[in-house]
Amino acid sequence: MADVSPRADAARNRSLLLAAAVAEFAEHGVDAPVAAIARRAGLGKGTVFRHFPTKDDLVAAIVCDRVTRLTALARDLGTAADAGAALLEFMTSAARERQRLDLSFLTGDLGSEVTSAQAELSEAVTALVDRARERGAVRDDVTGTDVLVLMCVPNDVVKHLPGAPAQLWERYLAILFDGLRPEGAHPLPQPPPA
Amino acid sequence: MADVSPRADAARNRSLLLAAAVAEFAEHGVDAPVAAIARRAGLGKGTVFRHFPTKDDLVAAIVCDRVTRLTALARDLGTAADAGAALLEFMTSAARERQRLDLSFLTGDLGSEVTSAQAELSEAVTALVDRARERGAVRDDVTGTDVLVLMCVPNDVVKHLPGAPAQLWERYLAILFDGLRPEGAHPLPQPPPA
Amino acid sequence: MADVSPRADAARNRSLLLAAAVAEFAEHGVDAPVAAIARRAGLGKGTVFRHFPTKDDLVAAIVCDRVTRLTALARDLGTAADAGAALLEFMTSAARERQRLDLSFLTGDLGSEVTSAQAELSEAVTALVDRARERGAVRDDVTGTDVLVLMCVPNDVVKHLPGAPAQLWERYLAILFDGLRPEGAHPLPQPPPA
Amino acid sequence: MADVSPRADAARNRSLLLAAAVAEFAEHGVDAPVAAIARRAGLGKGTVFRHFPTKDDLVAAIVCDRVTRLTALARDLGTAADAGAALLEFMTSAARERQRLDLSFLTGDLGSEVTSAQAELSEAVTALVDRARERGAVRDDVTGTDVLVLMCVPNDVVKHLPGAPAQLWERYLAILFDGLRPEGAHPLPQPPPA
DNA sequence: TATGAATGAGATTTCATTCAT
DNA sequence: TATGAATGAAATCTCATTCAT
Repeated sequence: MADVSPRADAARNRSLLLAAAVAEFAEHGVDAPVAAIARRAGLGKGTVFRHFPTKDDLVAAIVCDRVTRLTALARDLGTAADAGAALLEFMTSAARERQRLDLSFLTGDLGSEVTSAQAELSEAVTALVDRARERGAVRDDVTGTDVLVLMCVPNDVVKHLPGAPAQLWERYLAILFDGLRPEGAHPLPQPPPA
Repeated sequence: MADVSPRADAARNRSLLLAAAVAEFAEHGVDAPVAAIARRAGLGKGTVFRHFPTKDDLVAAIVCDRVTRLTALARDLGTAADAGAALLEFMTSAARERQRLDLSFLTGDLGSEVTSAQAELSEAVTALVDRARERGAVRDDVTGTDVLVLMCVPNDVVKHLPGAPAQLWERYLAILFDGLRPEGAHPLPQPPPA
Repeated sequence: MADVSPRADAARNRSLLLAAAVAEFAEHGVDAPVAAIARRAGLGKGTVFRHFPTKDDLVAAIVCDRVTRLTALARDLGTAADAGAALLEFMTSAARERQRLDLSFLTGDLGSEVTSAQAELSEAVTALVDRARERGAVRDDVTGTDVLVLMCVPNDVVKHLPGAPAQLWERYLAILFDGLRPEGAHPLPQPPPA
Repeated sequence: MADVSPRADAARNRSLLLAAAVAEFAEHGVDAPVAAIARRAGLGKGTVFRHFPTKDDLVAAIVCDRVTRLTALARDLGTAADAGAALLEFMTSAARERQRLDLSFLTGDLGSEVTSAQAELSEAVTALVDRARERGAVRDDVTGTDVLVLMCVPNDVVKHLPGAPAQLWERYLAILFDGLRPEGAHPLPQPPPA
C-alpha cells in the first residue's frame, strides 16, 4: 500500500504521455518530435524516455493498446445473434477508433509484444469472419485477414480528402461492406494472403 | 542552334532526376534524402535544386506527371463501348501505376500546378463514372470523387502486408469494385464529398 | 543503541557503493552511469547521491581509499631488511592493485581530502626510495616522486594491448625496475619533479 | 586544373579540422564536443561531419596520420649507422610527437585503415629493434612490440603530473631506455606479447 | 532515510538548402 | 550552368542531479 502512491504518479504520467502522443501524432503524423509530446503532456523530455526508452517503443505502446482493445471488441461480438451485423459493427467501431489516429498497426516490426497482440487480433477477427461466412452474411471467398486489412480502408481513404466531413468514412465503409456481401460477388483474381 | 543543346541537356537532367526520385521514393519513402536522388541520377546535389527549388517541388512534379497521365487515360477510356469495363480498366491501371510509387497525390498543398492537374483528373474521372452510372454499370449513388479516392484503396491496403505477393492488390480491387456495382447495393449513410 | 543500527546500515551501503563503483568503473570506465553503480549495489540512485553528493565525490572516495592503502603498504615496507626488495615489492603490489582499476589518482583536482592523502603517500614513498638509494639498491638520481609516477607505468602500458595476458605488467615492471638500478645508469637529462 | 580550387578549399578545411581536433582533444580529452572543434576551426558543425561522418572517424584520422608519420620515421632510421642511437632517437621523436596529443593509437578498433597503418608501424619498429638487438645495443629479450608499447610511457607518466615542466618526459625516457640496455639486465618474468 | 521519477542541458548525427568556385 | 562544400536547425537519446513520497 505504502508504495502505491509513487507508482500512481508514474502511471498517471504514462497515461498522459500516451494521450499526448496520440493527439500529437494525429495532428502532425508520427514524425512529430518527442519534445512536442512531452510539452503537450506537461512533462520533461527525459520523462518520455524513462517511460518509453525509444520513440518506437512509444509508438508500439499506442499500437498495442489499440490492437488489444480491438481484440476485446472482436471477442465480445463473437457471440452476437446476427453474425453479419456483428462483423459490420466491428468494422464500424474499428474505423471510428482509427478516426482518432491512423497508425497502421499491421506494418513494421514493433516488437514481440505488438506481434503477439496482432496475432490475437487476427485470431479473433478470423473467428468473427468465419462465423459470418458460415451464416451466409459475407461472400464465400473472404477471410479474416481480408477484413483485417480492409478495415483500414475507410479511414485511409478519407485521409486523402483533407476538407472532408468527419463522418465520411461511413460512406466508404458501406461501399466496402457491400463488396463483401454475397450478392453480386464476382470471383476474385488472387488468393487471400496468409 | 547554340542554345538548343543546353536546353536539351536540361530536359534530360530533369527526366533523370524525376526517374531517380521515383525510384528512391519507392524504395525508401519520401523521406529519402535529396543527396541520394542526386547520386542515383548521377548529378550533383545542387543540380536538383536548380531544377526543383524545393524538395516539395520535386514531389509535386512527380505527382503532377502521374496525375496528368491518369487524366489522359481517363479521357481515352471515356469513349469506350463498355462504360463499366472502361471504369474497371481505369481503376486497374491506376492501381498498377500506384504499385510503383504510392505518393498520395490528393493530399496536401502541392502548389497550383498540381491543384489544376487534379481538377482536370477529377473532371475526367467524373465523366467516366457518370457514363458508367448512366449505363447501369455502377450503383446510382456513386460519384467521380468516390472513385477518385477509392482507386487508392487497393495499394494502400496491400502496403499493410509487407510480405504480400505483388499482385494482391487485384484481389482488393475486385472486392471494392463489387461494392460499386448496382447488385445488392445498400443505401449509403453519408452524402458524397465535393 | 537506537541510532547505532542506522549508522551501521549507512556504513554498509557506503561500502557496497564503493565496491560497485570500482567494479563498474573497471568494466566500463569512469563514464559508467551512476544508475549502473546503484543497480549493481542493489540500491536506489538517490542513495548514491546521499552518500556522495557528486559523482566526482564518489571517484574521489575511491581514489582516497586506494591511496591510503598504498600509504599503509609503503610504511609497512619502510622497515624491511632489504630496502631494494622492499621498493620492488611496493611497486609490484601497487601495480597489482592498479590492475583491478586504473583510476589515475594523481591527476585532476579531487578535493582536499585526496590531496592530503596524496601528500602522505608521497612522503611514505619518498622515505622508501631514499632508503633504497642510500643502500645502493637504486640509482643515485632517482626520487620518491619518480617512483610515484613510474609505478603507474606497467598497467598503463598493458592497457594499450587489449588482448594481452593478465600478468603482462610484470614484464614491464621488470624492465622499468632495471632502469632504476644503479648498474649501467646513464645521466638523466632533466631534474626530478617536485 | 580547373577543379583544383574547390578541392583546395576542402583540403584546407580538413586540415583546419584536424588541427582543431588535436588542440581540443589535447586540452579537454577525447570527450571534447564536436561543436567545440567546429567552433575552433571556424567552421559549422555540419562541416565536421561532412569530412568525418562520425566522431570516431575523426579520431581515427588523427591516429592514422600520427601512426603513418611514425612509420616513416622508423623506416628512415632503419639504416642509421648506430642502431642503438637510432632506436633512442625514434623513441625520443615519438615521445615528442605524443607530447602534443596522447591519443593512444594502439587501443580500440578504429577501422581497417588504422589497423593496417598500425601493422606497418609494428613492422618498421620491429626491424629497428631487431637491428639494435643484433648489435648489442639493447637487451636480448626485448622485442619490437615491447618498444611499441613502451614508447608511450614517458608521456603517459608525465600526464599524471599536471604542473610538470614540458620536457620532463625526457627524464623518464632516459630511465626507461636504461632499462632496455643490456647492462645489468635481469631476466623477465613474462614472455613478450604478440 | 531510501527510493526512483522527473528534469533538462548537452552530445551526436541528418539533411534541406545556400553559395562560392 | 553544374557542382558539392558549408551551414545550422532540428531530432533522438543519455545521464548527473533534484525532489516528492
